[in-house]
Amino acid sequence: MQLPNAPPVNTTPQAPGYHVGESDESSIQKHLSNAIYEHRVRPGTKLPEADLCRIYGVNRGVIRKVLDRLATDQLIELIPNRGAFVARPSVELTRDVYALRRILEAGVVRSLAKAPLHPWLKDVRQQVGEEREANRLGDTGRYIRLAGKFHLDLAAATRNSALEQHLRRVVSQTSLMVALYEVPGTNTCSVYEHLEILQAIEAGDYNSAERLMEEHLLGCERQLHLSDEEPQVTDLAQALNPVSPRVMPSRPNGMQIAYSND
Amino acid sequence: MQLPNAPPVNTTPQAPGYHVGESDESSIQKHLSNAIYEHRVRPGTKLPEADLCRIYGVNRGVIRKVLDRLATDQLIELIPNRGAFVARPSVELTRDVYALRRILEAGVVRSLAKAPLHPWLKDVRQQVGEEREANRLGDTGRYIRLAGKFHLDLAAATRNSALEQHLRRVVSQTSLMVALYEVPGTNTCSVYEHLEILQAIEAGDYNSAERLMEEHLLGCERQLHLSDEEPQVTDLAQALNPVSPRVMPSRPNGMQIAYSND
DNA sequence: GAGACATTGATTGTTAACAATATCGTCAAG
DNA sequence: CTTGACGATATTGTTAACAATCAATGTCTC
Repeated sequence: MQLPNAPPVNTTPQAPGYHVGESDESSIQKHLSNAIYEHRVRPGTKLPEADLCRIYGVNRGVIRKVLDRLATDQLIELIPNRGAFVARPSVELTRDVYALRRILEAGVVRSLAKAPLHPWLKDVRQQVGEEREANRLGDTGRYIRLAGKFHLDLAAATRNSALEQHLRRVVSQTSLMVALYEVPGTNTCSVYEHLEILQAIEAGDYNSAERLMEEHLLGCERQLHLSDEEPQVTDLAQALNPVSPRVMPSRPNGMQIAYSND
Repeated sequence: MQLPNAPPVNTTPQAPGYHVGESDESSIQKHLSNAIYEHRVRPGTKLPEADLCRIYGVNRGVIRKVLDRLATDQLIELIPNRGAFVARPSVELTRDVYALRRILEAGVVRSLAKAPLHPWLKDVRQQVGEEREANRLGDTGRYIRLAGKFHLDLAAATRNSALEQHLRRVVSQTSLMVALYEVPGTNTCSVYEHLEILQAIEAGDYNSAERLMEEHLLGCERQLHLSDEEPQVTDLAQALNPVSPRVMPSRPNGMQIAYSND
C-alpha cells in the first residue's frame, strides 16, 4: 500500500474513518457493490483484505466471502496471490452485457404489458423527477443511483423476482462499464428518454415502450468510448499526461490504481 | 447422518467410493452442480459438509466456499446452523424463472439472426440426434444433459458470453424445478420441438424460430405440476402414502430428505 | 550507472482448533 | 401413552495461527 495512513478505499461517502455500522456479510456486500456502482471506487482499484477488515470491523473470513461473491458477479477481479481489484471489463464483454441488458429490459416491458400495472407508476414518475433534479444539480452519485433505479423499478413492477435479480446484476455491471468507458462530458442516461418510456407505458403503448427502451439502451452504449484501443487508461497515466484536456468531474483524492504506478 | 457407512450423497455416477480426482473448488462446484442438474440428488437432500469433504478429499473451507456459491445460484438453500439442502424452489419462483428463460432464449434466437450462423449448426444437429437416442434408450442422465445442452449451444452460438452465462444459471435452475415438479410419466423436453426450432433457424426464419422457442418453453412449463398446492411432497411422504400409484422411474436408493423422517 | 540477484516485508491462502447451535435420545411427569 | 425437559452428540460457524507467494528494496557485479 502506498499511503500508509489513509485507507486506499473511500467507500464511506464523507467520513474517511473506519467501522461502518451494521456489518454482516450481505450488508458489506451491498455497501461495496454500491461504492462500485456509484463510481466512488474506480476500475482497477485494489481492495486489500486488511483495509476492508478495518473499515467494516470484521475479520478476514467475512471479507473473503464478500470478495468471492463480488467476483462471481464480475464486479471485481480476483487475481491469485495478488488480491482483489475493481474489475476492468473488456470492450467485448461490455458490448455483450449491453446486448443482454437490451434483451432483459425489452422483456421487462413486454412483461409489464401483461401485469396489472397501476399502483407503482406514481412512485416511478416522481423518481424520474428527482433524477432530473439530481442531474441538474450535478449530484453525480445520487443521479447514478436514481438513473439505475428507474430501470430496476420497472423490473420490480413485473413482480418477477428472477428477472429483477438478473437485471440487477447486469445493471451493476453496466455501471462499472460506464465508469471505465464514459467520455467525461456526456450524461449516460438521458432523463428525457426515461420520461418518454414511462409515458408510453402509461399510455398502454407497450410496443413503443419496448422500442424506446431498446433505443435508449443503444444510445447509452453509443455514448461510451468502445473503440477497441486503449482500454488501459489509468488515473495516474491521465494525470501525468499533459495532453487530453478532458474535464475531470469530481475526483477528490486520486485513488491508487492497480498498474503503472511507476 | 442416518446411514453411517453410506454417504448420503451419491454424486459420483457409479462409484460410491470417496475421493473424486481433480478437486479444486471450481471443479467441485461443477460436479455438484451437475449432480443436481441431472437429478442425481433430489430437492431437499441435505449436503453435510463433512461428507462432501470426504467425497472430494478437501477441507471444509473449500466445501464451504462451493456451497456459498451454489446458494447464490439458488441451487441449494443454506439454512443457518442447519446446513445446506438442495433447493426446493416455490411454484411462484418456478413460474418466474420460466418466464425469464423465455425472455432470454427469445433473445438468443434474435441474436442468432444477426450472427454469422453457419459453423456450429452441424454439431447441434448431430447432438439433437444423440438426444433423441438417449431419450429412446431411457438414459435419463444423458438425456437431461443433452436436452439442456441444446439450449446452451444455441446461446453459445450467439458468441455473447454474458448471455450464455446468465442462461446457464437459469437452465440449471429450471432443471431443478423439473426434478421437483415433473409428473413422472412425461418427457420434459420434446426432441421433436428441438428439431423444429433448429430447422427454422437453418431456414433463416428467425421469427418462426423465436415463436417455436417460446412455445416450446411454455410447453415444458405446462408439463410441470404447478398447481399451488402440495409443493411439500417428499420422497418418504409419497412412499408411506398407499394412494397415488404413480410410476416412479429409477430411484435406486432412497436418499434421505430434509424433513419428515419420522 | 544498469542489470541481475538475494533479502525483507507485506499480503494472500490454508488449516486446524475452538465456540455456538441444533438434533436426537432418554427420562420423568401428567 | 403422550408431552415436555434435559443431556449427549454431531454439525455448523468463527477465529487465529501458520504457510506460501508476491512486491520492493538494497546489494553486488559488470
